[in-house]
Amino acid sequence: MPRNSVTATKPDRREQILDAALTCFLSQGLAATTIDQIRSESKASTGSLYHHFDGKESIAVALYLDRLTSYETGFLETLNATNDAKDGISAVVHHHLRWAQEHPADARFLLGHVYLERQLARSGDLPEQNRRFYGFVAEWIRNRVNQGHIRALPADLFYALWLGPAQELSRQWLNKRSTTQPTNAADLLADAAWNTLRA
Amino acid sequence: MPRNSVTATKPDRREQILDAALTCFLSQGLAATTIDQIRSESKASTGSLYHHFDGKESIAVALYLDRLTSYETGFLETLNATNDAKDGISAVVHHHLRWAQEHPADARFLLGHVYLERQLARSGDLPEQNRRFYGFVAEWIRNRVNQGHIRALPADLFYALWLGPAQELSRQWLNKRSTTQPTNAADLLADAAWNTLRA
DNA sequence: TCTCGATTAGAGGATTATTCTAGAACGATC
DNA sequence: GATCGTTCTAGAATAATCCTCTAATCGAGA
Repeated sequence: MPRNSVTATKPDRREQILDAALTCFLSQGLAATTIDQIRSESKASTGSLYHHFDGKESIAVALYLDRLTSYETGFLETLNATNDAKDGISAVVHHHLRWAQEHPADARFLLGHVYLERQLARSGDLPEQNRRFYGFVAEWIRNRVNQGHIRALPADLFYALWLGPAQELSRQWLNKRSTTQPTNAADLLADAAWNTLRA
Repeated sequence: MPRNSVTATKPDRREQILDAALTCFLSQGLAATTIDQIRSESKASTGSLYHHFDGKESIAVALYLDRLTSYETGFLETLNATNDAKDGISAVVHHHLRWAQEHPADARFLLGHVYLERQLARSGDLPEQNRRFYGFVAEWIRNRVNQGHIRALPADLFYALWLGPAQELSRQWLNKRSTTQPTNAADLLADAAWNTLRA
């Protein structure tokens, strides 16, 4: 069986289905949307749907991974484009808020269905993808700590102080509980993060 | 001639159902658990289940509201037991982390299914309950700002800086991504919050 | 005891999820 | 450009699940 080479020009079916599912999940909730709704919204047939995915939950998990990857890719590009510690800390806060504001549907889905991360972890798809992300970020942190630019903290604590506030503000904005546009708060949150994390 | 004999005890069917649902939702995910599983886990009958709730989604929403109320009640009690601004800020951070650690199942459900808040808002149950919570907290903040003890910030930003890091750390710990026990980080996060928020 | 509203019960029809068989489109190979 | 293996699409058939409905039980008060 010849291995499927580079998946460069994929037929859009898979993505059509993911997009349709996102629309349905956000407007009605995951439990309330039926396969048939996804089917008609995406113009795919039942067979096609089950060819690409194992079922409704499987679509949700794939969607979660897809959007998470998109976020993390931007995160790493942003981080790599900076040099000193302060710029890195700040740029990522800005990226986080900008991403949430520019991709509200994706962000709402990711923030709203965090529990899918556990299913993802069980399924074994998360590890490679995400382990690499966390590993990279942890190393970035370690380097700056060694250079004496930032406080020596465990990576999980560091991460929480770094992005927790941006995350929480995004969450409130996406839930329509706050009226502060995330990007308008970016400078303030970036400064706060830096002041907390600097050596 | 339907029989029955026991069932006399009154451990509130409604709560039994909520507890059973929590167990199922956490172990299999909301989409994957069936009404029948909740039924057998809770020892209730189909009819009883539908008497108390409108369906699976409705159970999830009720569960969300129930646990959220429990969290918020503790939050307000904690806040009311303090006087000066610094103590209040710190005590609530501690409360947040302690609650997550002591009620991991509840916390996992709340954090993992944030999207239910929107359904809750639509259903009209959230407003009174929750509006009061946010109103109270916003007023507490306003008072301390007026007294010149803390920075003048919009309530949503203030809240994000206050509890965002604790929230994010809890999330990581509950998802088994971090090994730092939330309560062991409490002093550090409380200090960080105070330093960011003080006038 | 009798009545009444609230609750529980579980069978059965309606809805939804998934499987299955068949064939079309694609792409590699010669 | 014909053949062959594979992937993808289709939609009917089947299985699983949801939810409605009627009837029965319980407990409190008259």
